[in-house]
Amino acid sequence: MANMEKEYNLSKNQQIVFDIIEKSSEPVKAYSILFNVKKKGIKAPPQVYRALEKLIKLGKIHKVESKNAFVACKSSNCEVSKATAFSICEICEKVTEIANNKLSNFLNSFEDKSGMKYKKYNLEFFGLCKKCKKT
Amino acid sequence: MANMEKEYNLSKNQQIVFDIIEKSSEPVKAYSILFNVKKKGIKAPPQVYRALEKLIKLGKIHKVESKNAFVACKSSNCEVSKATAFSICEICEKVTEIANNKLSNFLNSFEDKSGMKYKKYNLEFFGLCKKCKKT
DNA sequence: AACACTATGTAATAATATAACGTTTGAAAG
DNA sequence: CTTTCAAACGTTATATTATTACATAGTGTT
Ligand SMILES: [Zn+2]
Ligand SMILES: [Zn+2]
Ligand SMILES: [Zn+2]
Ligand SMILES: [Zn+2]
Repeated sequence: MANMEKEYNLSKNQQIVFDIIEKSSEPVKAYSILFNVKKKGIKAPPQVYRALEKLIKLGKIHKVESKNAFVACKSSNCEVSKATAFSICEICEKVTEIANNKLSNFLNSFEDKSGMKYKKYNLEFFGLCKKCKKT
Repeated sequence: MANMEKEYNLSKNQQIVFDIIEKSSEPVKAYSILFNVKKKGIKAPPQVYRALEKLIKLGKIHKVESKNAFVACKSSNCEVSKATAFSICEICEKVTEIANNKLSNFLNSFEDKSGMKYKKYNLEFFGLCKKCKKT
């Protein structure tokens, strides 16, 4: 029986915002969240943005930068959100978090000649999903 | 003697916007561009955003998504801008385009089980640059 | 000239995000 | 239990980023 565990760590607003994002099958925009939680008493952008910020820190959600939208973490790998990869369909706009060890190993250990040490990355792939490729 | 070649393909506004970005040592924001080109007769956001859009298509600039800012392409690899990678210092905010064959080969040939074929990607690494690591 | 295509100018507005302030809450220490 | 402190909250206003819509002007081709 999945989903028995509640999210006890989250504050009220954080939980409300997280629920919206988790239930959505697609990335959710901040103002779409705001609109949807008006009925729950959240009235102003800062309340949403503060919850988003915290949820990102906790690794429970990620921001899809190219879309200014937010998705729940599916990969349980990234409890602390520091290495994220997404595939984005250019037609239907479906976004999927990529959990691939070869990819994450490669990127986590990547170093270039600049001498910079990377603690964190975000990767967004664009292309056509299976469905959209067929049409 | 570098930079002899002018950008004959670019329209007036495109050239003006490109010059600003190319001369800057850091990513430039759209409204910063707008402010700086007022003296050249560009007065309104759409003029800037249209130029940016075209320059991106041409691969002459890239958008750094996590910063909503634009940089000139340094890598001459990406004439058609479809595979971009940046390193971003979390302290001084310096952004550098990464040109690394191992990285681009790996990402260009990446496939996961989703069956999605990727034509394009954007990767942003975060960390501390050499300078900021020392302090 | 007629056509298609790209680029431009301009006003208005939409969408995304943060600043600033004071108050409340909740856990932990004394 | 009360003091304390940090986190979370509520609210107003504002800043920042981006697009819509529509009219006009240049550019090259047939
Ligand atoms: Zn994740
Ligand atoms: Zn699709
Ligand atoms: Zn480039
Ligand atoms: Zn630095």
